[in-house]
Amino acid sequence: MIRQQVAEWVARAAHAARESGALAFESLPEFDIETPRNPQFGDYAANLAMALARQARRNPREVAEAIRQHMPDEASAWVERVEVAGAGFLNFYLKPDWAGAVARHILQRGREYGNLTLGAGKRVLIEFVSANPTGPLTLGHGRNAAVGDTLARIYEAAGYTVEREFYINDGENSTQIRNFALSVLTRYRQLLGEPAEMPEDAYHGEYVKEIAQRIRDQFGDSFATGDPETVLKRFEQIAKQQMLDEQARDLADFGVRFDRWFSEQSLYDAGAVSATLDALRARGYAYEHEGALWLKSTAFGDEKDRVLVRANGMPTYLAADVAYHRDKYARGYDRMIDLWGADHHGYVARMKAAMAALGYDPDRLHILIYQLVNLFRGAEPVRMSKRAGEFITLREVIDEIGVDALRFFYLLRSHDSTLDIDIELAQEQSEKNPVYYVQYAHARICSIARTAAERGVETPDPDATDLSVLTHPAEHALVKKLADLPDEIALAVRHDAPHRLTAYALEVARAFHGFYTECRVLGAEPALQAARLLLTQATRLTLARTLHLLGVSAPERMERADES
RNA sequence: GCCCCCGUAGCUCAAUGGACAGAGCAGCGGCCUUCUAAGCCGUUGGUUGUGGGUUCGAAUCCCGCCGGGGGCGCCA
Repeated sequence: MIRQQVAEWVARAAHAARESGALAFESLPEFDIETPRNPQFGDYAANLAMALARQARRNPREVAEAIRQHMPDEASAWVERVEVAGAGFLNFYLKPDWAGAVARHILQRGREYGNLTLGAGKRVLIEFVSANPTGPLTLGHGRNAAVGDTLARIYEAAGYTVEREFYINDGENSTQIRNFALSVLTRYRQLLGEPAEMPEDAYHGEYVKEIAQRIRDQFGDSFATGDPETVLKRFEQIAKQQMLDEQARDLADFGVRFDRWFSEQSLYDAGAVSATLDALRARGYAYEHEGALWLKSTAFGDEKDRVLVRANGMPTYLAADVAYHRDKYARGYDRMIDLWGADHHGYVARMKAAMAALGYDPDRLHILIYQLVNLFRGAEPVRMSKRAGEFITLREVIDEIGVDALRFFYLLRSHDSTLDIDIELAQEQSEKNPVYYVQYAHARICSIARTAAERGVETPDPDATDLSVLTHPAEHALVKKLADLPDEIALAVRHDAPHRLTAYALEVARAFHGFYTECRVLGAEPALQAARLLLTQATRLTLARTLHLLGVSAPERMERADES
């Protein structure tokens, strides 16, 4: 919030300098308002002069000095002084009472604090998870869900209108759905005592047996006879639906809800796939070769052309996916985000090529690739799941370490980094565990409020309390962190980087713990106590808001389980 | 062979192209009669894999090389 204000003053000063003839430039280049690492360089610093030096044909320090001398008068309300330093930085030193002004601003905005108008109501579609309905959600899907959902929350906070969508790969004629149904059917027959053998490429997890068992419980042996093709079709539907329901339950328990579950099959039913193929043909980017229909993706930078319809007449996954994304474009979003695992990165080029082939701007589609997740128990890698066989399910990890810890750990690293999660660490109720560090700060604030109430201390009125008494360095450090929330949200959106918010949460918690140790709230002299109580409330609002964006709870109390 | 991600302190990782590269953990030394010690303070620890380039300024951008992970199907 302060940052934007400072940026505006600097820009106005530069223009004023040009009008007075002190500076010459065509147009203002982009510049940043930074927080210097070293406090001796002030509270905020602008790098405009260096960026402008070439255009202005002057050395950066002279440019900075020209800007400094044209700083608008109203800046002096908050700014004590501006200095030119280093290579040409403009360093801003704030007046001591800015801290009170920031705290009051946060209290006034309350739960709205951090909300931006950056998005201006632009519509964003975030498609994520989109797991195949042939098995439970995995550890990797969990990362997808956590990143996608938090990204959605951040975009919402930034003022975008967001839709969350899950694409269901439920094409009835697809190989995977057939194999899955065949696997369930085989298990079902085995339950009935028939000597059925699992097909090639079968799904071997225990969950397949569970589904077969449930079908048997519900329908008895009524599928033992009958037309095999009809039975198989029925199994496709039942098994797929059961898997989907389970995935939806897992996601709901993980705090993730979708606005729309988009069925691949619905595209076939509506004729959207064949319409898309027609469109590609009409535009000259689909052609027949060796009995198959190909997408001429090389025309748009892909390394080779891709099959849309196989020689046997069956459309590939790609055909439906192109139709799906065509549908997204037709819905008119300003931005579309897909969240894909690293194992799908090879599909980015062909999808973008397909969109270009259809005449759409491929840059409106942002495909975010996240790297793999490894699970450890201490130093030991965990690879297998009892229930699912070759992969670890999201449900198992939620059961072991809880939603809060898991979501936090998923968002601790950039999506560009492979992620190692240590179950033992995530379960540990100790200083090693960053989740508790943040939540503990929130619980401590609540504890202060409780104790204040017990002692009959009245809740101060933010508008009637003098906050200029907040002058301790620890108070200033805390307020400055709190003031960063809007900027952090803006940066997280700009870089599609939800993990910034976990880092921010940790920084706010650190600043608060420091304040807590240095500055006594209850028992301070009355005016200071009132101001500090309000500062803790502003901190609580900021922390709660940040945790909410991460999908992590903000507990009002935390009791450490006694280790005997 | 081609494509994507990563390489930063002993370990796990931060760092919108900015000033002296920061945290946590581990190590060492301190701090609880007062709002929760799941906390705080101090301290040790670095040629940002490597060689070039762009820039006023590079961990960050570009090129080469080395190392680790992932992907290259008429599967999804």
